[in-house]
Amino acid sequence: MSNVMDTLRERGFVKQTVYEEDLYKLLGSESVTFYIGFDPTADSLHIGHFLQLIAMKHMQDAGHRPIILIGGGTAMIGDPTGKTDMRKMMTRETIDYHVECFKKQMSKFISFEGDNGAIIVNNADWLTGLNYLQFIRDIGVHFSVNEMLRAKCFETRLERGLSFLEFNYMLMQGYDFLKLFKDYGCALELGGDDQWSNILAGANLIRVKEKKPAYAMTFTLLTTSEGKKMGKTEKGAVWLDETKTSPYEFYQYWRNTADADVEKCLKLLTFLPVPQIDALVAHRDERINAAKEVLAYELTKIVHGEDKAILAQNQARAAFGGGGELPEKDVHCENATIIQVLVAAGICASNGEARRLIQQGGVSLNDKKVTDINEPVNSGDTVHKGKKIHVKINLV
RNA sequence: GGGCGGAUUGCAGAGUGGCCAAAUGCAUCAGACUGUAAAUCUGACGUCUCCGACUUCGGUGGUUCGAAUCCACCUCCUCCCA
Repeated sequence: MSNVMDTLRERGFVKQTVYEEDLYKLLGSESVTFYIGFDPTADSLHIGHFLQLIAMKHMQDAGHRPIILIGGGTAMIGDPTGKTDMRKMMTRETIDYHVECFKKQMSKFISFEGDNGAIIVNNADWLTGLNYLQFIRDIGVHFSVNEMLRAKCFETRLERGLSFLEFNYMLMQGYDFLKLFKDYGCALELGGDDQWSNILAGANLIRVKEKKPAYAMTFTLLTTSEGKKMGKTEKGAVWLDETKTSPYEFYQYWRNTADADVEKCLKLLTFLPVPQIDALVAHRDERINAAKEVLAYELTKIVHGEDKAILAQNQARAAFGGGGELPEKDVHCENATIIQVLVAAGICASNGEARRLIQQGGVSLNDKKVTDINEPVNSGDTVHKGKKIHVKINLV
């Protein structure tokens, strides 16, 4: 079998590993069971999760068996990594609901059939029933507080306050890995690079307790060339759930990727062959727009399916080049004026904002700049906000 | 448990009786320039029936003609001592 590590390296996934040589040999010689953890903190997956799933897919395609661990138990603690504040505690019901949502979305990318079909586990199943005394004697004894305090992931929290509850997170995650190692022979944990300390904790725990090799590998975090986390917009995260982020918005997000990030995104988030990607990003002038279209299309296709990807692409081309169908929006309001429509359609957050936009010349109706804040809108009219937002209004 | 310092508009962070809808930076939005990019410049950035009015500065009361600013109590948090 071809070695998936080569693929992951070539596409720029790999950030840190332990025992890299051994791991490489292992991945090249047999089917390895590995796991990636997901925190069910929201009712939809977002782009950060997506990167993990793509990596998981590469692994699965290479013959390895994925375990998707949903952190239903650890979510009750809250991962303090990189957070400045303590996370709100969620109820068991909320978490269970999120778990269901995740399962649905994941089944689009990952195969659950066949010899190396993925399995989903929820760490609530074994964490909730833990006996405290037994746990700290069996597991806690192997953790050095000195080492933990030195871990980068607690750095910001040590300045602002870290509760003992959250301090335990690392032990929980380490225990997860041990548990999966024993139950499923899982020997490798993958995750984002911010999880390095937590992942390492588990791999070390297995090596100490079971005296057997366990591996850890982290992936590059998806950040923009400016170092910011990708997948954030003014509205919040870019979600995979189409009711939270429409396929058109999703498409547009990627269509507007910065030049410097296109290559990275194509390699990390699509399955296009690397030589093809290299060809796409060969030019650093306006020709890179072709690469952005491919990126947006490919991603939308993976997440929302081919039909919706084509539709989104047509809508985008219509909005920026003319022709084709624009996205439509049903709006309910009487005696519709431009201000009311802007707010009702969710384009502006308040009347004041709509008024301001018009006064600043940022709104057009059917390609004509709006100067009167009371300009009437008819069904079928197209409202434009700035250069990027174009919506056909259906009054209902 | 004791002591100190805090809680301000998305975030960070000024403001310590009227000149405060509240400095500044970041983020965001629009305009110009462009390639649906970046950088840069300009403007906006609580709500409304918008040249005026109304509601905000952890919560509840109080002092005052007037409070984000003073007082009391409460809630939460950092730090120091245990």
